[in-house]
Parts: sequence; structure tokens; C-alpha cells
Amino acid sequence: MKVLSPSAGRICDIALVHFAERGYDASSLNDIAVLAGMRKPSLYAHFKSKDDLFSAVLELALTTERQYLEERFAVAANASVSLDTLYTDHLAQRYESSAALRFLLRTAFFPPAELKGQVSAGFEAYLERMRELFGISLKAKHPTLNATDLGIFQDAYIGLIDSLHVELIYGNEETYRRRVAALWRILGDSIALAAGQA
Amino acid sequence: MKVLSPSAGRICDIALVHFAERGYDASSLNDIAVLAGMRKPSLYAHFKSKDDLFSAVLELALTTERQYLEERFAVAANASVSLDTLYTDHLAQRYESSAALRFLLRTAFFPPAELKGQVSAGFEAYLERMRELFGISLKAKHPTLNATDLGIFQDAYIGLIDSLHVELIYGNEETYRRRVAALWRILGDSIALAAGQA
Amino acid sequence: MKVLSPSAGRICDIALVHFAERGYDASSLNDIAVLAGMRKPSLYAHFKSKDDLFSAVLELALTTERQYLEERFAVAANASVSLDTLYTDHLAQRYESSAALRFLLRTAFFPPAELKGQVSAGFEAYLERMRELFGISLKAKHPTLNATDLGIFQDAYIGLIDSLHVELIYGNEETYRRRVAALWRILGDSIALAAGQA
Amino acid sequence: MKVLSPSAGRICDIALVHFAERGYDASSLNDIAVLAGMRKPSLYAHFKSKDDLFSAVLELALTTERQYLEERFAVAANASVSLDTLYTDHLAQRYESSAALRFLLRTAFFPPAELKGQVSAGFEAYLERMRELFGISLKAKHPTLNATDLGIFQDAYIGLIDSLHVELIYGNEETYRRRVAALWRILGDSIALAAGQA
DNA sequence: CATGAATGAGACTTCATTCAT
DNA sequence: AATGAATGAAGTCTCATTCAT
Repeated sequence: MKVLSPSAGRICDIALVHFAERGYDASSLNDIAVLAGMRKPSLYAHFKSKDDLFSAVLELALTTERQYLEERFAVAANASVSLDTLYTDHLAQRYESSAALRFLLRTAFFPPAELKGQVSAGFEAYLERMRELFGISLKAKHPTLNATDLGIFQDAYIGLIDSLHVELIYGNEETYRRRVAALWRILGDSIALAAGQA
Repeated sequence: MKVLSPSAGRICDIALVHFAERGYDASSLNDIAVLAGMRKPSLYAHFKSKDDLFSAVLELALTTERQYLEERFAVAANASVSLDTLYTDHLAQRYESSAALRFLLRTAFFPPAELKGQVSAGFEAYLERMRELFGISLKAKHPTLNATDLGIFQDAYIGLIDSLHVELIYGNEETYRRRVAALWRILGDSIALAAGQA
Repeated sequence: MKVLSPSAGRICDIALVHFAERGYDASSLNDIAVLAGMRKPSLYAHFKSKDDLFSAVLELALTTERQYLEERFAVAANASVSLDTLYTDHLAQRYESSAALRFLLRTAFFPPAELKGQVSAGFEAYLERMRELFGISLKAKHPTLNATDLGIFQDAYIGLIDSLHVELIYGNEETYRRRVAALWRILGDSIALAAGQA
Repeated sequence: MKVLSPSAGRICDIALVHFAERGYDASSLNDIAVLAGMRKPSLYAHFKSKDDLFSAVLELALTTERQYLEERFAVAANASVSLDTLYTDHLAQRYESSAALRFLLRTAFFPPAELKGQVSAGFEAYLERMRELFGISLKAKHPTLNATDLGIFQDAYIGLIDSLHVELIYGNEETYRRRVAALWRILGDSIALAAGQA
């Protein structure tokens, strides 16, 4: 993770939004440059190619969202937060406020061909960390859960998050609300069952 | 839904794959034309613009996947199929074999700006139909379920499908298998619970 | 002057308007074909190229306007019409109603490079005939005019007509009215002077 | 009226000639670029579209010819120049030497549809200024002329100029010479008559 | 007589990139 | 650090034209 000059940082912030909205292919360096208050060739003083800029933006987005993840789950350690408010409650507002998240989802789903490797490595690590954090929280709430069930619920949780991501991308608020409720309902039932049986 | 001439049909089939793989912006009419065995301007004898071709492909993909949906769920009416093999079992292989499905997902998640309306209308109807069909099957299996719970499980089901779609897009087979299992586990538990309590 | 089939005639009529409005280069055979109720390649059953169609339209326009010229000046022979109402009075309404005249002016001024020869030959003959007809009328009104003066007034007359053509092309009605008056005033004065002195 | 960079200026000069010879539609940016010693896309560093280039050329041509107009009529103030040598004498050679004039006439007569407004506004102002300047000169030569007659002769003068423009476009030198003589004769007669009667 | 299909040429335009300044 | 100028490649699209049917 390189340290960026102030200008490079600003370019990244702007490019992040641009890439998040239009995707790699439909984003033009010219537009990004103008939004950053400069001309196109000036970008090359900071990044050596479009791919390079995209890579930097990807790192930025990953860092941002990883950090957010940690902060959010850290809350669970201190307070007695119910599992469902742990993360999902803030997911919709996070999606709206964080271009990094929007960028990350778009890029993870459909990365530009040349950067597929870098993208999936980064994003899988991000999801894996989320899986881990959820596992820790879940274990804390329900110490009786056996390892197998725990793993299953972790998988289900990540699946649930992805499902909500998709609904956020669709952009239908009402459907989103229903989906959150439905998915937490079935996950909650299943956990309760497993925890009770133990 | 217009009837297409043979040539137009072939162009659509090829464009479908192309758009599915690269997305709207990264697809070039030149490439599509050459793959279809003709030169670029010849496309314009069949479609009046790139958008027009894309629209036709979208209709084709929607029709194809809608039809597949009906066929698959029709099985449930005849045989006593367990819910989980109803659709999900074939999802992965469908994803692999059907460019229409891959196209549809890519397009539904990130439609080209100018066609957003058409895309979401078509795709929402597709999902709504899936929700309906699952509802019918579920009600048949568990007649005791009350309307509220039924609705919740329908929502959960669509969410589950979207989650699997995402995992298919990620392309990690192992993770996919675990996710299928995990999500069906929690959905199954929850349904069993609700059906038993009735 | 070939005789045209009915279809060819209709195509010519439509092309005449099209060429008059947009000029040769900006006119598309496709547009003309569609306006004529057929597809582009069908035009080639009637004309062997765009140039060929343009040539036919040119002949049509020349014939039309030559004929109009004769009719208009024929009036002068019968009735005692003052010179200025002879032709100029009807020029504006002719310009408005006759696409042939509009076509002819546009084409005469700026012919497509490949047809320059044909165009100027045809149009010069048209103007020369106008010159002749005016000469006959003028001689009839003012038999005392000597040959030199007569020739000068003929030249002036054609110049005057061209000037009015230009103003019609500009399309400013008020300016046109003033120009007609001004030019007839000076021509009338000069003729009166020459006729009186004789 | 923006100041143009040297390159942009050279492009304009070349485009001026090109547009004057072929008109808007038949002129290709590729040709213009090559004549200017560069490749097609380089034009877009200086003008943002073909229309934009055309607009710049129009402004250039108007400025050039307006300036020429002033210079030519300024002569009349100092020396005792006869009216006919005032402008008309130099018109033919001006037409030959000035692509700006040729461009202006072609464009004024048949402007590209999208630029009609800009074109006629500019050209009408140009003619109006010519009318004014001639009025001043005429009044100086013949102070006895009343306002009405003066206005008429001004109108006739502009009409005469347009007529000569047309003849220059036709390109027949002999006819041009006769027309100049004829038109000046009738204008001269009429002015003499009006001035004498006063 | 009409046309569906195809095409080479070429139109305008945008792109990411380079380089001298 | 920034940019004006330039460019090869490629984009979408229209053109006049041909040919088999």
C-alpha cells in the first residue's frame, strides 16, 4: 500500500466515484481529470496508466471497507448487540454513503479482464475477514454451537450479505427491507434451533 | 417480441455471449459482426443501433430464462421433488450452459445507463415470477404454512437465489457448494419450524 | 430528354424537393427512397446512380422552369402588361411554389463537382432564353431603343433577376420587397431616359 | 471572437478554403487535417466538433470581409473616387483572391441547417454595414438627394452587389463584365436623374 | 419492379497514451 | 506537477452501390 501524494489522493477519490457509477470501460480518463481540476495528461504524473489508477482505487476501496468492517464488528465486543444489528442494519446506509463499497461490489462482480486476479484476491480476503468476524461474534453469543454448525452459519451469513448487496444494487428499497427481514428470520431460526439443541 | 430473421437471430446469439462476457461498453460491434461472419455495417441491416441490438438480446435472454424457469418448476407439480432440488440444484449448471442467464445477471446488476428502465422492468418481472412459482411449490409441500410465513420464505428464497447468482459470478466452485448447503440448511430449518408449529 | 416511367417520375419529384432543400451532398438516397415509398436498392431499378438521378432531376427542373418562362412571357404578347409585372411580380410566389426553381438556383450556384458542366450549360441556356424573351418584350414596348441600349437593359434585367433570386434564398420578405422596388426603379428610370432621348 | 492559437489559426485558414470550395457537407475533417499537416484526431485538440470548426471559420471570414469593406470604403473619404470604382471595381479580384468572400457567399446562400441562425445573423450585419457605407459615400457625392431616394439607391446597390456576387459564382468573366457595366449604367442614370431633379 | 442482405469506403468522434515544454 | 499538441487505434454509424432472389 503506497502512500499517495495529496493530488493523487484527490484523483483517487474522484475516480472511485466515477468507476463506481460507470464501471471501468465506460469511465473516461478525460472526465476524471476534468473533475479533478486538471487535464488528462496530468493524470500520468500520478499514475502510469488507466489500469494503474484503477488498481490504486481498488486498494483504496479495499482499505476503506476493511477498516469499516473492523470498526463495525468491534462494537459487538463491547456492547451486547444483537447479531442482526451487528452489520446488516448499517449496510444500506453504508452502501449509499460509501462509493468505496459500491465500487468494490461492481468490481468484484465484473472486474476488467486484465485485473481479474488482483480484484478477486482482494475481495475474497475482505469477505473472508467478514466471515471470521461474524464467526467470533456468533461464538460469543452462542458458545454452545459446535464447529460444524458455526461454519455453516458463517457461510450463510456471507451469502446473506451478498444477497443484500445485490438488492442494494437493484436499488429497490421496499424489496430490500423485506429481504433483510426474511433472511434474518431464517438465519435466526436456524441458529436458535442449533443453539437450543446443543 | 418481434420475430427475428435467421441472420438477426444468429447475430443475437453471438451478441448474447459477447455482451455476457464483456458487458455493454467493452463489446464492439466489429467483433460481433466478424463472429457472425459478416462485416460491421451489415449489422445495421438487422438492428438500427447498438442499443437496438442490445435490447433485442435482452428480450431474447429474458424469454429464454423465463421459459427455463417454467420448465423447471413444472417438474415439481408432477413428481414429489424435494424443495432444494427444485431449482437450485440445476442453477450452477444452468449458469455455465446459459449465456442468457449470465447476460441477464450482468445486465440486471449493472445495466447500461440508457437502458436502465427496460432492463429493470424485465428482470424484476422475471424474479417476481420465480417468487410466485416458488410460493406455489412451497404451499404444495407445506399446506399448513400461513400467508405471512409463506411470503417471508418467498422473499428468502429470492434472496437465496440472488446470493447463489453472486457466488456463481465469483466463480469459486467450492465456496458455491458450501453456500448452497448453508443457505438451504437455514431455509429448511426455518420452514420446518414454521410448518411444525402450525 | 428521356421519358420517365411513372415510378421514376415520382422519385424525381421527391428527389427534386430533397435536393432543393439539402443540396446534393446532404441528400441521402435512403431518405429519398423511403419518401418515395420504397427501399434504397429499388432506386437502382430506375436510375443507375445518384448522379444519374440528380441529372434526371436537373433535366426535369430545367424543363419545368423553361416552360414556366415561356408561359409567363407569352402573356406579354397578348395583353399590354407593364414590364415590371411581366415576370418579377410572380417571382416570389414562383420561388415558394416551385421546388424546381429552388433546386435550379442551388444547383446553378454550387453544382456538385462532377456535374458542373451539365449544370452550367443547362442553366446558362435558361438565363439566355430569359434574356431573349425580355429583349423581345422590351423592344415591343420601346421600339425606339437602339441595339446597344437594348443589350444593356437585357443584361441589367438578368442581373436584376439574379439579385432577386438571391434575396429569395436569403428568405427575408421585407428586404425582398424593398429590393424589387429599388431595382425596378433604377431600371425604369434608365429605360425611360434612353427611350426618351431616342 | 476568441483568439486562436497558431495551429488553430492555420487549421482555420485551410478549412476556410476547403469549405469555400466544397461546402460544409462535402468537406471532410480528414482532408482538412492532412492539409494542415496533422492527423484527424488532432483537430479535436483545437475544435470540439466539425460545427465548432465551421463556426470559427465563419467568424474568421466575417471579420476578414468586414475589415476589407471598411478599408475599401475608407478610400472614398480621402480621394474623389467615382462611385463605381468605389467597391465594384475590386469585387472580381477580391472574389478571386479571398477565400473568405467565397466561403461567405456559399455559406450565406446555403448554410448548413444547424448553423442557419448564426450564419444569417452574421451575414445580414455584413450587408447592412455595406449598405450604410454606400449610403455615406453616395450622400457625400450627391448631397441633394432626399432621404427616400437615398434609401432606394442603397437598396439597389446591395441588390447590385448580390447580383455581381452571383455572376462571380457562375464564373463567366465576359458575362460578369457586361453585367457590371449594365447595372452601373442603370444605377448611374437613376441617381443622375434624382440628383438633377433636386 | 422490388428488396433483403451484404459491403468497402469513409464519415465524425473518443480513447488512452506520449512527449516536449 | 502540469499541459498543449499530437496520434494510432478503435468506436458507432451512414453512404452509395451490388447482387441474388
